[in-house]
This record gives sequence, structure tokens and C-alpha cells, in this order.
Amino acid sequence: MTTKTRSQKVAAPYDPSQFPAFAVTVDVVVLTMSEGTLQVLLIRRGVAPFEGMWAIPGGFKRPYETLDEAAKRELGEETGVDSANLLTQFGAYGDPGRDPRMNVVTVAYLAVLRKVGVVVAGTDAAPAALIPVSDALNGTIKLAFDHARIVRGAVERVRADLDLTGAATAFVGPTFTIAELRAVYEAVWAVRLDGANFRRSVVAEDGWVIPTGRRARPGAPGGKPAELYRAGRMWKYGSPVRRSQPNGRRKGAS
Amino acid sequence: MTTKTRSQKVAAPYDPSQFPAFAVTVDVVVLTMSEGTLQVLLIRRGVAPFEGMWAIPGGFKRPYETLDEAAKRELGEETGVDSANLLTQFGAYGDPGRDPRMNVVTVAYLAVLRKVGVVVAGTDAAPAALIPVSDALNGTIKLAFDHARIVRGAVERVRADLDLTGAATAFVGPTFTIAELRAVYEAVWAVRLDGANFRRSVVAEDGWVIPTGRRARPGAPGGKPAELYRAGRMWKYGSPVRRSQPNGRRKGAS
DNA sequence: CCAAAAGTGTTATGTCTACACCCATGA
DNA sequence: TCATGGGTGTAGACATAACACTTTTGG
Repeated sequence: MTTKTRSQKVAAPYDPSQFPAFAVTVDVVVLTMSEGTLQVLLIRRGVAPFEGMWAIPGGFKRPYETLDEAAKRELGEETGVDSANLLTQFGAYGDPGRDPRMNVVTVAYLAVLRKVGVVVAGTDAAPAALIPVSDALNGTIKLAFDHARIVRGAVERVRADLDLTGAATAFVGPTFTIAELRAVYEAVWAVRLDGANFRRSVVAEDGWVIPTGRRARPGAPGGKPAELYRAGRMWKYGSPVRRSQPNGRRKGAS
Repeated sequence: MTTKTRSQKVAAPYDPSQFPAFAVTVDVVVLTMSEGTLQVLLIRRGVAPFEGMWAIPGGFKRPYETLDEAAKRELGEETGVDSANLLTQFGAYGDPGRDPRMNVVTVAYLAVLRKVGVVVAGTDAAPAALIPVSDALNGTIKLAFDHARIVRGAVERVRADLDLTGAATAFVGPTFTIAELRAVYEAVWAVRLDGANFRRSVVAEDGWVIPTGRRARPGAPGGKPAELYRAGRMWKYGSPVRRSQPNGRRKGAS
């Protein structure tokens, strides 16, 4: 049996009638920071199935493009954004019945946008909106297909990426304050970080953030104007800011 | 244009004649430790294309199984192993022309085997072998299709997993010594770790390794018999042993 | 002037690293 | 007994966390 199986798929030439055909789609989970919380870009479906529910943007992969190219194309078509940061593949989803009409395997991408707002508004007549990820994940907002699971995967990925590559700069604008950067970590990880220590560790990391010499104007309640930085390089692994361990992990923890 | 595109893929019902069909395969990169180095399980192809070259095992996804199930099934069929550790999906590959015969999108899985040896030998008449990953990646061994790229992705994933989840216990047997565990880290990360400090950090992590009370017999050159442990739980993030930063990262590094 | 936010200093505590040293075995 | 690898101790370097304090704005 093993021999037969392998001879069908590795040794023998493919015969298109011998294996099942699938539709392959590319879905893009667009994440951004807005009003201090992590938000996901969703589109409201106009037709069955899942009519009236929210879905993440996506579309069919074409035969003569790579998966990465398909993701970039879809992102542009759906949001009008030409190039997002961190357009990274994070998972494939192919459960039978995930689309009630046919066999669809989808390759999921994560895209991080710096500032959405007007971009989303101008994309299309179709109803698109930024929804807090917490609403999308706890069931407050019902998502079509298995898109809740896909969004969950995207959030887990971005959480790990923040820990691993210092990807936080992808969320903020071309120039930003240290406090804005800290807000990204606090929102994505759902933690509170000490401003003083955060600043030190960020600035100490050579080349991650680059001072511009300019300062931001304080908000309504006043305060000292914050220095403005721009993004430097990221790292393959080991971000300057790392998630602390959950409590009770180490022996002798209180 | 944007409206038309979306109406094709989100709003309108699918019409099977309107989108391209793909074959979807699941490929499994089987990694194991043998003779102190990281090895990958490869199968030699008997027919064109890429006849005589090495390839990673894999096969077509079936319509009524999930991707995870397909990976588990393929692993069993190809290696005779019923359940491997760390059978995790790590990437999808769909470049046009990656299979010269047709459009194939493959979803790649990583599997870690504790001890191979007799398992691989008994799998099948087909020529299968454990090859050092270094040979597979530096071109010493030519891989079929884009399998070199896929193996590279698997190695990057397992490197990150060691850092993130303490997955090293998946490589060693049901009971193991701390030195065996250290050898996993040293092989996968290509570093040298201090035995004394490694032991401390591993044992300090509550619940990761569990002492059995038994001891291993020393090898030929003698030495104190090592204590035997068995694997405890893994972590969502934050392994007890973490990769150190590359040099020159921090300001003021010599 | 006061409140608020940015940024600096300081200190206690914890962790990491290097390496000296002891322990238990095979030959 | 010697060589070898396992395991413990320890001191200095380094990193982390908590928080007091100074700076600079808006109102």
C-alpha cells in the first residue's frame, strides 16, 4: 500500500484526472492600530453564503503569479494600498466544508498598515470597516467562513513577530514617538510597560530607531514634546523588547 | 476595476469555470538528530522530472480531510511512523512552474522524529535516506522541485520553535539526558553552550523536564552517569533556553 | 501655577557567563 | 590511577524593574 501510494504521487507522472482539483485563494488579514487598539480590516458580504457577515479580503490565486504576488495584488485591489509593511504568509487553511460551495484551500497573509483612515474610506463602494480584533475574536462580530480562526492565527503571528523581529515599527507612521511605539506593544500583547525602561531598551538597540532631531507637539493635556524617530532596520530574531514570561514559570516564583 | 474584482471573488457565487484549478499537495519535512547533526528524510525519485534527485515525501490532499490530517496520513504512508512530534504547518509554496507539469500548490509541514534508524529502513523498498541538512542546503545534494527552499523554511521554523516553545524535547527519546538535550540546541542553532549553565536553566524551568530518578550508563570513555529525564510540557512562548543575540547589536558592544 | 506627559537617574534585584572544582564511571 | 564527561559553586558582568525626580509643554 505504501508503495502504491508513493508511486502515485512521487514516482509516477501526474494524471490530472487522478487527483482532486482545488480552488486556491489568498486571504489577507490587514491589521492596524487605531484609537489605541488593534483593528482588523473587514468587508461586509452582500450575498450568500454568509450574507451580511464580515469577511477578510481575498481572492483567487492566478496560475502565473506567486502566492506573494497574489497577496500583494489582492491587497491593492481591496484596499487601494500599494505596499504594506510585513506582508507575510502565516498559514494555510483547507478544512473540508470551510466553503460550502466547493473545495477551497486558502493561503493566509498578514499585512500591517501604518495609517488607514482615508485609505479604507476611498477603497470602494463596498462596505469595509476597521473592527477591533477583540470583537472579531470573542464573537461580538460574526465572521464568515472560518475567518475568525484565520484572524486568530494572524494575531498570534503578529504577537510572535513583535517578540522576534521588532516589527512594531510597521504599525506606526514614517516618524513616531517612543510612546507610540510602546502603545503598539501594549495593545498587541495586552500588557502595560514602564515608559522609562521601554525608552531605554529601544534607544539602546543600535539602529532600530533613528532620531530625526524633530519633536512632536504635545496633545491637549500638555506635556513635554516627544522626540520623533524613524524606523531603522529589523532583525531576524531577538527584538529589543521581549515578552516577559507568564508568572509561575520559574521555580521559586511566588 | 476594484469593484469588478471583488464582485468576482467575494460577492458573486463561485462558478467553477471562472477560476483556475490547482492540485494541492502536502509535503512533510522530517527532521531528526543523528550522529550529532540535524538530518532530513529524503526519498530518491525514480522517474522524470528530476529523476534520480532527492525529494521530500508528500502527496495530494484529499477533499474530505483537513490539511493536518493529510500531513499525518502522508507521514504514516511514507515513513511508517504513526505519530511524530511537532507535526506543524510552516508554509505554503505555489510559485508558477515549481512543478513543470502542472499548477501545484503545496502546504509544507515539519515533523520531528525521536529516533529513526530502523523506522526508515523498514518503510519501503523505495530508496529513502537521512541526509544532513547542511548537505541539502548548501547544494551538495541536489533536491527536486523547490524542495531545497522548503527544507530551508523548515529549518528556519524549527530554529525559531526551539527559541519560542522549548521544542527540543521532541528530538530526543522518551527519556534523555541533559547533555542530549543540549546537543539538540547546539546542532540546530550551530552554537556551543556551556554545559553547566545549560543544565541550570533547563532544570530551573518548572515542569519542562521531569527527573526519572534513573541514570544513563556512561559511554566508552567513562564519565559520571548522567541523570535521565522525561519530557514535560512545552510553552506557548518563551523557552527556558533562548538564542543569544548576534554580536554588535547593542550600543557599546566591543 | 498646576496637571500631564517625556525623559533621566538611581538602586535593588535578578539573570547570564565563565570557569574552578568535585563526582562517578570505564578502562 | 587516569581520562572523561556529569554536575555544583561562585564571583563579576550585565540586564531588569521599580520609582523618584527633572523637563517642558497646554491650559
